[in-house]
Amino acid sequence: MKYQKIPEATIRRLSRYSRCLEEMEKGGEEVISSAQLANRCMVNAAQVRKDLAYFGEFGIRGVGYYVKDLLNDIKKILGSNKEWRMVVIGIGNLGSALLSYKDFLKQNYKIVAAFDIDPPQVIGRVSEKLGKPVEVLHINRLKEVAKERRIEIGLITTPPSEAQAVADLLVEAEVRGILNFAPTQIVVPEGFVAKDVFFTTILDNLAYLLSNN
Amino acid sequence: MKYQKIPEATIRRLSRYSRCLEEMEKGGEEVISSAQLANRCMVNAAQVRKDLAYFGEFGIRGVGYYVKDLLNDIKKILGSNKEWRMVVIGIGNLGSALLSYKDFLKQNYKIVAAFDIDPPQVIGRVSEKLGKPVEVLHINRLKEVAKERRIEIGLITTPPSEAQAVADLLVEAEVRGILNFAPTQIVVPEGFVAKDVFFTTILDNLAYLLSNN
DNA sequence: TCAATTTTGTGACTCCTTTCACAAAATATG
DNA sequence: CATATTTTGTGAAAGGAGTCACAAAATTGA
Repeated sequence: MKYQKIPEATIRRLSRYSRCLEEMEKGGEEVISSAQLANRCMVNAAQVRKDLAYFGEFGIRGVGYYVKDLLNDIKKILGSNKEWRMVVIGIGNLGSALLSYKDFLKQNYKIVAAFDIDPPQVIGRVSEKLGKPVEVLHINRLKEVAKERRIEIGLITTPPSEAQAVADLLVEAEVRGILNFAPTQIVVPEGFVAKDVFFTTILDNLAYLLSNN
Repeated sequence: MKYQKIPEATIRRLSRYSRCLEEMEKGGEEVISSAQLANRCMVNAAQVRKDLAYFGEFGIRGVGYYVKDLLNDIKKILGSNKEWRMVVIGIGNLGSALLSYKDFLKQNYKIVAAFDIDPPQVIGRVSEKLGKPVEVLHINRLKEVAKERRIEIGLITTPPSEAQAVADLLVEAEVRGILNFAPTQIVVPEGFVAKDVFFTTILDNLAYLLSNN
């Protein structure tokens, strides 16, 4: 896997291929061609092959790809073959929703801790419903618990005013990956990765398309 | 505003500029240069100017842009100057979270209806907390109510198995914009716009970056 | 064994996006 | 009023990403 700059779009598509391959595997398909996969994912077949070519050769000419093997290879590429341990910070509506988001369970992303400040009725509350219950702890224990539970990804679901401060705490706790759902851009130092998920940006996109088509 | 194909990336950035300009406006700034705005949004200054150039001339040479005017112009471009009326379908954890998502209130996106099937304890329940309360109705009233309340955007937060069926209902009800949070790709006919928001895709991205840096 | 068929992997091409660099326009200064 | 300064808008260049088209590899069938 020699180094080369991989387009972010390629990574997003790999994730999509991964999802489709999982469905195909469940459907009992054993071998597929790039054309079939492309069709399923609504992309160009050459695109599929190019995307894979960044990372090696995975198919057999004249045959196609073994679904199971390709799925494994893609997961290895994405780093989604390992279990990622996550923390949610800010247990409001969205935070609670993520705590019991079923799709995470089926995947390799596990929420293993939850934090909030102040509201005493939240602290100590436990997310039931699914998997292991997670107790909500006070934010001042973040650093300690993050280390203890080997947490690698933080999900920020606080109000926007607190998001950067929380990000700073995560950085301090050496949680290297951050997904920020608060509607404000956050900044992290070199070596850390932060992604913002802005619902209103997505809606603005939709609004533009609806207004202009 | 002559026609030309606008890159989706440009639209996404406009949304970002919009957010920054709002903050600047609150901060009392009246005039900014493309360099300042670019800096704030972490993009190139020429990029800002190019993005705007798709839609006209908004600045004054030697001066910059009037924050207030530019913000208005961008909102007009995005179609985010009008109020968009939305419906949420599937009142589980995520659906409930969106119902009380505070950022929508500050913006021009309003949830004006909510639907679910079966669970009798959900139907009729009312989302309190913010803005006008929204009563959860049975899905079989979707078409009727969507017309009545002039709904233009549907948010799908059902389990993945139901997502496509719900999308079909929305299409039937002539709700032209769909945001799908269920982890399965949905398809809509020409003339409709559907966007998928896959949390695990975003996490796969993060996982890739964490694994390879 | 050899030709026909299938499907990958990839170089070349095209198209799209971003960045650069500078003329044009506005303002400020002496 | 002329000159210096600032900052836009944009043509041209550079850089990326996506598509095409075909040789290479594998398989099938006679």
